[in-house]
Amino acid sequence: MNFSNQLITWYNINSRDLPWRQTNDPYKIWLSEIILQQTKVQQGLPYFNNFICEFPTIFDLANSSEDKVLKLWQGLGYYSRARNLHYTAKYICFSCNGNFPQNYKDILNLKGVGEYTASAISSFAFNKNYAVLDGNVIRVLSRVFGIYNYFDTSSGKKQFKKLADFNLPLKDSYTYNQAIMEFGALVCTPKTPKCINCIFQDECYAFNNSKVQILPKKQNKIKVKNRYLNFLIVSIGDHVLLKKKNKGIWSGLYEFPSLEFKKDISKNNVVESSQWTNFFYRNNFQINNISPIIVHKLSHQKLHIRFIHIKSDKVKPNTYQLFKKDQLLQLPVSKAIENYLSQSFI
DNA sequence: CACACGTGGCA
DNA sequence: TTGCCAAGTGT
Repeated sequence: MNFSNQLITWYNINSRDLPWRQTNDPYKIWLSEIILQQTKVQQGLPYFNNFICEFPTIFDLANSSEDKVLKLWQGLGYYSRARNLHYTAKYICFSCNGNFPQNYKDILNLKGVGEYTASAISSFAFNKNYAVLDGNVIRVLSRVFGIYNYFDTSSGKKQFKKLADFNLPLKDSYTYNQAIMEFGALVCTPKTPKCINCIFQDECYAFNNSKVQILPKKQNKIKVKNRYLNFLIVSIGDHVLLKKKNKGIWSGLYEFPSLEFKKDISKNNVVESSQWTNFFYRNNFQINNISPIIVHKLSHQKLHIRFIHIKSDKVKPNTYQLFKKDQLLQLPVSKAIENYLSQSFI
């Protein structure tokens, strides 16, 4: 039995029962694929169910507000996915008469849909022969066939793409695509793969040459930048100051006014900084509480956050909006702010 | 094309 | 504890 058929046989016995595998509805397939980008099934599953419950059809999603979509997405990370999801729902409903594109090229053109997702939708929703190439596929192919090429280079990508296409069976490509990803997620995992019971023990290059730990090879390493943020929770009566971010981290979410510094400076230095003076220019204020520094780690940044509770009677009109405190929980916010609000009184 | 973009789990 | 990495895409 060849590689592809072994995977399909394994899949038919060992696959998980997941909601997006019980439908051909391109909306549900698309939604699941966006949610699962860089995200584990365990983490994405409840979000998928919530979205389908709140937005049973793509029209419900398109007719929603972006803030509501982001609120449902809150906690999942990579929020541009949610903004692109909403944008694309509106595009399909209002510019395509609600017809989900069916050609690979047209699907690839959708915002938030790249090569992987276009192939996945083509295969899972329209039963077309496109091989998916994601982290799971790369890992399985790299180990079984002994591919040393760095997958995050153009030549590496080409080699993996070629191999993925080569292994795609023209019959039942749907099951093969599901199978190789499921196998990568459950057996051929990044760390401590389950080689003991693996169906490819005899032919797996990595297993037979003790290369499981070093394959697949990746070139780029991420460097983490330290940032020192002070969030100002400015209360004015029963209102607080926030704004919707439109660039950088947490774009689309709401955030308190923040003062950023190059270094880890003391709270006294924050209050005496020119940034602080500039923010409160001519306005009365009173500091009620200053939180300890909370460290929030992102993939590319390590944030050192201090929350400063301030009472003020008026504020200089600027880029911030006033929100009633009891409406704060309606707004989409980052995990850092969500965590803080959940254990702190404002 | 290198980098930004979140969060959680795991060794 | 720290670093790696997960059903990637946009710029």
